[in-house]
Amino acid sequence: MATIYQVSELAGVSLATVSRVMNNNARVSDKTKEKVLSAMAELGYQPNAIAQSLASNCSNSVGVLVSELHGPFFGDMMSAIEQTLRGEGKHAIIASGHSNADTEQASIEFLIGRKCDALILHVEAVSDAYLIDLAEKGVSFVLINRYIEQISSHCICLDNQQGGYLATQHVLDLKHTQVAYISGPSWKQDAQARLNGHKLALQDAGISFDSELVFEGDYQQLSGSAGLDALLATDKAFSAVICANDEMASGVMTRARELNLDIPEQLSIVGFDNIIYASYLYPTLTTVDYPIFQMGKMAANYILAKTYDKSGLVLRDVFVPKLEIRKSSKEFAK
Amino acid sequence: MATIYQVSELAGVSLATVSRVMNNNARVSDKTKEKVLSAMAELGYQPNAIAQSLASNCSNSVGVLVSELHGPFFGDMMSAIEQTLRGEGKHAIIASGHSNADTEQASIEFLIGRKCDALILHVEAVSDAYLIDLAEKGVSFVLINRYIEQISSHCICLDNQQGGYLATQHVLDLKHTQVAYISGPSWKQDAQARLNGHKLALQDAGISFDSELVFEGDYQQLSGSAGLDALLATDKAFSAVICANDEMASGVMTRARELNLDIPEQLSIVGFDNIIYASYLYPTLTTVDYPIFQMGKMAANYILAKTYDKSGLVLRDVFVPKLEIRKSSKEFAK
DNA sequence: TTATTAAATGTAAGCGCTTACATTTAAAGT
DNA sequence: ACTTTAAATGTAAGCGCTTACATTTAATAA
Repeated sequence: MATIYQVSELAGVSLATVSRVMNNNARVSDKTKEKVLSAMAELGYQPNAIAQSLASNCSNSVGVLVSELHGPFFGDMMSAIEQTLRGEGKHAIIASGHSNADTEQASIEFLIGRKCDALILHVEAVSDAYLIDLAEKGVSFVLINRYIEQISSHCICLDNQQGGYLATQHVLDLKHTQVAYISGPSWKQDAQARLNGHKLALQDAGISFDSELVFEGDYQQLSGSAGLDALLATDKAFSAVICANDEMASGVMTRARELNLDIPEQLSIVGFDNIIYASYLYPTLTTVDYPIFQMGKMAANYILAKTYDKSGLVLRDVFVPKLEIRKSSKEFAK
Repeated sequence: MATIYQVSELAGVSLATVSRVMNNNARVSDKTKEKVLSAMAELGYQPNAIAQSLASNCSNSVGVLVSELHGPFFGDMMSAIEQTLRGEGKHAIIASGHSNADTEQASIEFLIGRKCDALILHVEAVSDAYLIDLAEKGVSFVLINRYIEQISSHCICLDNQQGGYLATQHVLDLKHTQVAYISGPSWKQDAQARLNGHKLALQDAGISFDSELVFEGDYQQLSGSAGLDALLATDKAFSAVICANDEMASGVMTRARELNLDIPEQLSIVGFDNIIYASYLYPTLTTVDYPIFQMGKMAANYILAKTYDKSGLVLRDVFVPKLEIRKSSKEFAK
């Protein structure tokens, strides 16, 4: 592998000049630039990224930490991030946190130890205080799907409350008056916000909220099935069920089918996230779209702008959900 | 950030000694080791990974290139890889190739330029020759889901043909005699192998293969729907359809429902891959399991063993598929 | 023409480590 | 006590770049 030294020798110039044409950050006469370029071509020179990083104190890498690498979210988010970063010659280093505080923290430290210039964090378990502290220490990062007042400028969020509101409003518009809700884990911020939206929509429609019609799931499909059973067991009537994510909605569907409950005739179902498989389900699932691709892209852009000083980027930090109406919801009948 | 120099000063030893206790690769007396360790702790010292890489000519990073970052495969594979690598202090850098030769090649070069110690490649479009050449150049890599004779030791594959065989054999066992097949793009190696398996199973059962009962899809859900239509249009009767992946199987299901074809009563469907959503479909999909998690793990282990000289790893290069029987397939009736 | 100034290029000191080789120290042998 | 030998530690030369500063060259002004 050729080094900058060999290029400089072949071109008959100094190391510094070669570096200058590489980085294009200082004037070099056209003539010498020409010589250097052709020397590079002749040697098939590729700069050593590691050496550049050491000398410039910039690794050109951004660490991406997500809860789970499998799961429907990650792929789209990653896809957006990689694409955006790659266009600027940066690369992504990944790690997972498994929604566990210790693991998340260890991953963050791992990534920092790897000298990432910035981090994109999708973390749930680590405390606000830890993140605030991180910001104060000067670590450059953006938070996806989590809002912390004190470091709001680091946050890229979906208005989850608005999403919950939309979902419930939708079934309310369809004349349902008794609507059940299967929530995510109550310690997760997004789960809280979605549930709040639900309550708000009920309130705005003048329907009183009944906590018995809420089941707390864990965002997994099986807790959707379990949730339906639990809800049915209360003997409270309901004609629609809002699920805090699509996986649980899928669980509800499966269980409903086993119980010979017709969807949407007897029960309307609304999900949240609009993961790709929502439209593969039967019936296709009405859900709230989570624009994860755009948000991933925005996260990358934030970093490009703030850490790498790229200009001309339009930055936005709160995204609005929108309803995707399909076949699992229907006007209340009888 | 403390450097090795400051540690050495505080501990009252030389740089080299500090480096030795860090890397634990040369004898250091217990007494001085102790001093160094406590100096490190006192300073909160973290070695600079970049500087280590430059000096040792080892970046501790492995590049992972996949066709698509979204899609059901990537997550599981990535999850396995990250987990395995992380346990050894290595990290993954990701890139996508979009099943396009130029993009794949550019990505490979990008990763090499990033000084990855090794690559895990899930590529489809780049030529055999290019990969053989890469191996000859001394680039260390493993190929997932692609077999090339000349560099067979770099390949980690599923026996796709066997998978195709299993799928068809299953419906044959269920007394179906007329079975249609929706294939992946014929230029993809795995698509060919799966189709071959199908043919072989028919042959072994003494059923002659009818090319009219094969439709070439593109592995996407919609081509499953289109495939069913096309197959139906041939006017050839069939009571089962094997799909070369689950997404297309899902498309077939959707379309069958629209046509009021009962599954599995009137049509048995078998998929391939066993992506997580296969069990969310209605009816749940009988499919061939693709052990992508294990394969990802094995890919990482290969690299740990070959590039990082880790010992004690059991290496395996061909994985066997197994059938996952669910509700979309049923004994032939009438 | 010569002084003045800006543009182009070169020199050399790091960046924070690893490691071959040299030196010192301690243990063992006679 | 005095070699011999091995263990422990130190010295210093890189790894391949970037960049502040110094120097040379060319352009402009007087």
